[in-house]
Amino acid sequence: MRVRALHDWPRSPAEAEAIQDRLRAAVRVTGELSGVRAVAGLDVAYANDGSDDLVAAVVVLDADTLEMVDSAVVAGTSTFPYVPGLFAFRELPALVDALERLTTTPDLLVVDGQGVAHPRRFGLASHLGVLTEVPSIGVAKTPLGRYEPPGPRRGDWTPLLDGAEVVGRALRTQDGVRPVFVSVGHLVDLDTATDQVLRLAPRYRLPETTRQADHLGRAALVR
DNA sequence: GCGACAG
DNA sequence: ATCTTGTCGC
Repeated sequence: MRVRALHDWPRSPAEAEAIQDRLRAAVRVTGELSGVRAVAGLDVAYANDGSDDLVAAVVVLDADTLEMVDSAVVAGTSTFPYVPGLFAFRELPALVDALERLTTTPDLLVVDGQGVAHPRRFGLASHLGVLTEVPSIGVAKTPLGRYEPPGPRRGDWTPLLDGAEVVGRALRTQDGVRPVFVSVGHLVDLDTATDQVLRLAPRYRLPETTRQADHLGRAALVR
């Protein structure tokens, strides 16, 4: 698929924040999604040897069968330090490379990380949504904001808050498991994002998109 | 000012 | 993210 090129790459955290503040204006947190046939899952695996080597993996699943119909794996190196809030700049280049190697264009991106549930409302999922102009949602394993525990059953959720503002949801995807943290990336609304995550997680805590991308990525790590 | 802080 | 043993459960 085609992805808008990464322009003016930041050389410092301050520059990275400025880029987020500039691009966030493009984010649309509405949209109902019709005819989703192919859903992409994106994940990055890191080398276990202390280096900055990494592998970005993208899978595309059939929305109904959840079977893989396309995939891409690329090796890369993170050139930006890990700073919460600027996490996207570690994984963006490799993930964009991987997306460009897909032979298909997915209808939805499911990203391992936050969307607008972010201090500047522009997490990795939003960033990728804006660069691709494809609807995107963030599914994180831990939150940046605060929340009250949702009910114990699959489908139960509570708002994820940044101060008084609702930025996403703590969503229980299976009975009795820890919730995942869903937020809008771009071009979808929060109800739709929640529905999609539940549909993509029929059996495990994490959506199949994330799981399959994770498996592919770590299998590609050399050791 | 201090602590917390996606992967 | 990644380093790790055993353990509980289907």
